[in-house]
Amino acid sequence: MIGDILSNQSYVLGLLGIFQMTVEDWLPVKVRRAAIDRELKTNETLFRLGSKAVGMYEVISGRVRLCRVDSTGREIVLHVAGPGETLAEASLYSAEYHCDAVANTDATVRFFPKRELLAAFEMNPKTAQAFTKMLAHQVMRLRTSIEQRNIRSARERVRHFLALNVGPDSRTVRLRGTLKDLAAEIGLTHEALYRTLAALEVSGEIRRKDGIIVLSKRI
Amino acid sequence: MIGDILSNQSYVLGLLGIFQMTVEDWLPVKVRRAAIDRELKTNETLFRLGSKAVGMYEVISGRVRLCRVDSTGREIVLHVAGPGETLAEASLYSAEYHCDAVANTDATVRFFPKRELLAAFEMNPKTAQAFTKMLAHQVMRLRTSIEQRNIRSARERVRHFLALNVGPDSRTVRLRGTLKDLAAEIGLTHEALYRTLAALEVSGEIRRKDGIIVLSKRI
DNA sequence: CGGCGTTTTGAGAGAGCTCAACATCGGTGG
DNA sequence: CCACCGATGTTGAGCTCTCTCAAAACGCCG
Repeated sequence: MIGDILSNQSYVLGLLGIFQMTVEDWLPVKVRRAAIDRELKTNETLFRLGSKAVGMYEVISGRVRLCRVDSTGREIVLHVAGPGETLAEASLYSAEYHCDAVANTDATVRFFPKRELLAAFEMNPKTAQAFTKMLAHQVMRLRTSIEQRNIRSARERVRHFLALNVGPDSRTVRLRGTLKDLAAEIGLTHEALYRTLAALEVSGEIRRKDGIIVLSKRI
Repeated sequence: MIGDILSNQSYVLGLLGIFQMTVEDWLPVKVRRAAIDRELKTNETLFRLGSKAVGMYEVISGRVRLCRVDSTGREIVLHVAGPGETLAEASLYSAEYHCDAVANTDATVRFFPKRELLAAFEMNPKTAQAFTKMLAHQVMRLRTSIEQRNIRSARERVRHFLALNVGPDSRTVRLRGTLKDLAAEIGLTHEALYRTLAALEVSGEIRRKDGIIVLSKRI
């Protein structure tokens, strides 16, 4: 019955074009029972680059960023994960985490031990396949991120971000955090982002209202 | 016997620290038999973004770049694959390719049909696991690429590239193509790369000789 | 009201991009 | 063998644009 409900939900979400595979969709009961929830305060660290990889996390509420610190000591944001997204999936096959995970807001994460997960993959091919599929999508998403970071023009970079984050109506973008967070997420200084948004608004390309940006032209 | 040779080779390469999982290491005979080799001329296209994803490729010889074309018509290089590397692994679970693949040099690629691969994953969990592992490593590598593209300073970007590509002696980098190709690969104009390399050489940080760059200090 | 973080705007400097000219190298054909 | 040609490699000069440092307005919360 639960299966029916889930697949129904997946179906509906799929139709809406906002379907996202969540952990609950494919993780066996056994693994889910082994999960441990943990609360994080804003800016609290979940794990660090180089620390022992003990398992994977799912963000239940709030937002958690994956980041690295470059040679000049500046932090580079690789990704910001929200509810339903997973962290450190790729670390299942590596001894150490390969980036830092820090809470962007107060957040709750669910921890799935590596051992249980790998055992589940051995036992249940469907589970393993779902995981593989998720990784495959991750690879595509990351390629898109590389594309984005390669854009030097702030205006183009913001446009790229907006295009990738419009809602179902193809013109509304709901921002998930502060503009400052967004700036870090797309690899700009916050000043550059403010100026760019202001310029886009003046030119009539977008309109802003608190946490929402509306494109004047549908993409 | 062939297996013995291969695993032996893998063992040796592993010891040398230059081990890289190749398709032959984990792909079942059945799939390998279904493979088709194809020759590519320099700048010949293997597949395009949006075209139907029919399978995965392995580069046998030469180099093939994965790239996208940005809104200004400029080409962005996402990755350059050399012998032993695979292309479009992630597209196994998607209907279309999500970037272009173009030969950087005359090249030979081996094609593995999607159907055969997916069937092999169903049949043989070990195979599926090896594939998943590869994707996981890919994810980590891509994160590193994002980190690199986020660096705006040409000097730092080149340093980052060199650091990631030194050989076993921790100071020699063998370039795989032209400097122009490298510039595209790391997201710089070729002029910027030339100047940066020249500056690094003047400052004594590196020495150059045709296709080789030697760092003065071990990393 | 005071304090803190976000949002905004200003001014200046640095650095990569662009356009341009030229050198270099390998291959081709007369 | 040499001239020619295309592509790579190299250097120069100017421009644009983002970063950086600064300062101030704004909003929220205790």
